[in-house]
Amino acid sequence: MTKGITRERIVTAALELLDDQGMDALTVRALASRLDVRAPALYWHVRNKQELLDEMATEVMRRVAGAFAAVPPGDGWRDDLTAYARVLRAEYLLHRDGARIFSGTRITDPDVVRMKEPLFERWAASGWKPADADDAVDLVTAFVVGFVIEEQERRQAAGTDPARYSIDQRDAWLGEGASLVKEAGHLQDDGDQRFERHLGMVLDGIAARLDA
Amino acid sequence: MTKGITRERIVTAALELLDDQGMDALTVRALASRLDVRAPALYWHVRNKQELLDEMATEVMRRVAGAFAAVPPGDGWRDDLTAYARVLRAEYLLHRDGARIFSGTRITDPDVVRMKEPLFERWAASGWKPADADDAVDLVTAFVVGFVIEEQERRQAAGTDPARYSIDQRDAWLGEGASLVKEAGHLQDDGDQRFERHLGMVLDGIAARLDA
DNA sequence: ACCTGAACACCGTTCAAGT
DNA sequence: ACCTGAACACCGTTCAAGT
Repeated sequence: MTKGITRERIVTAALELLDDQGMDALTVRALASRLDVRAPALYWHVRNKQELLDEMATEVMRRVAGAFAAVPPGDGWRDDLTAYARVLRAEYLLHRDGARIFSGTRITDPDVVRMKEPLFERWAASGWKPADADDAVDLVTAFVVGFVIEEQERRQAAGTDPARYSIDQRDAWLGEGASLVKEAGHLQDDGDQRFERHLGMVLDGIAARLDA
Repeated sequence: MTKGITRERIVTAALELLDDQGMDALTVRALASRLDVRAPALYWHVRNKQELLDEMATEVMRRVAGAFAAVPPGDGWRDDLTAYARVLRAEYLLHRDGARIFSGTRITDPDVVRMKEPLFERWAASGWKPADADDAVDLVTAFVVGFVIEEQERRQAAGTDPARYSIDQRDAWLGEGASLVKEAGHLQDDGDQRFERHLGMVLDGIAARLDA
């Protein structure tokens, strides 16, 4: 019952371990211990640690695809891409350093990639060619990845070094002058609001190029 | 002459080691050996490996700031942001996994952050408030980070596993159906062209929101 | 087929001791 | 002030041996 390690159980446990303890604590030994086996046992199911990380990233993207599929189809590409961007960000935010760890990794499951097909079909009806659809998805993905990497770094820094995150401390650290940079720092919003505003700009840019 | 380790020499050597051998080979011992000292010597100059990584990221951003400063001022924000995006991408591309490693890290040198000030001043003349300028820079940065992470992953995958990167192999891997996804894969361009096109969309989006 | 014990060649980091 | 030798508590991975 609790024994009988499988590839899936390993990946699930690895994601839990990452969330609980962080990337540095995600060791083969610790993972094995969480699954009640010794470290070498894992090598029967997984070639090496890199393959484990690829599988973890694929699982995260599978969940993104699943969450997106559960969203009712929107009224055109803009709704669809908005939903996709939100789902992707939400899934990254669920895991420590999720964006940095899981972006740009090799997806091992073709089903995850094939989930783009119905989207591409819908958008074709509104005049987008496959190349356009591909550009749009990749651009939104790149934006979300970059945004969330910065967001998670900021969050973590605020946790470990709250002093550095106070506005006064930052102003002092910046030294004399740089008044516009400081002012921008004072006004900067965080989180959802900022994300939605930036996402809106990206989508405006897509509209400008692809909706002739 | 060759002895007398300094913080800067350590960081420079660390970047060289990363480029030569990759992230996994960037160990404290290997770095020390390259500098002709024993590993513990480095701990006199740097608190720990994380601090070394922060310094490396800061050095990379210092070079970005330097390269950008060498570009003649453009004719408005669009020229400036285009130049910035290109310089940032170029610097990331110089280092293995540069975008993933150096994005979202704590900048340790205030001068690097202060370099935004003259830009913000110029853009103020064309009606941008500091908050607008901040949004624009951060959005372009997020895009470049996400784009180059994907780009470098693709490049590295093509190196280690060229089979997977042939179009036929990918089609076979995707299985039946998914014809639009496959078609997009066939047409996808790489590198500079794709970067410029996507960057153009991001800048269009910024224009749509901020140039009222 | 699936798992363990023992081992190998490493890690990052500390610290007393040297100059 | 700056560096070394030796050590500590770990790593990822391999492999013969067990069931």
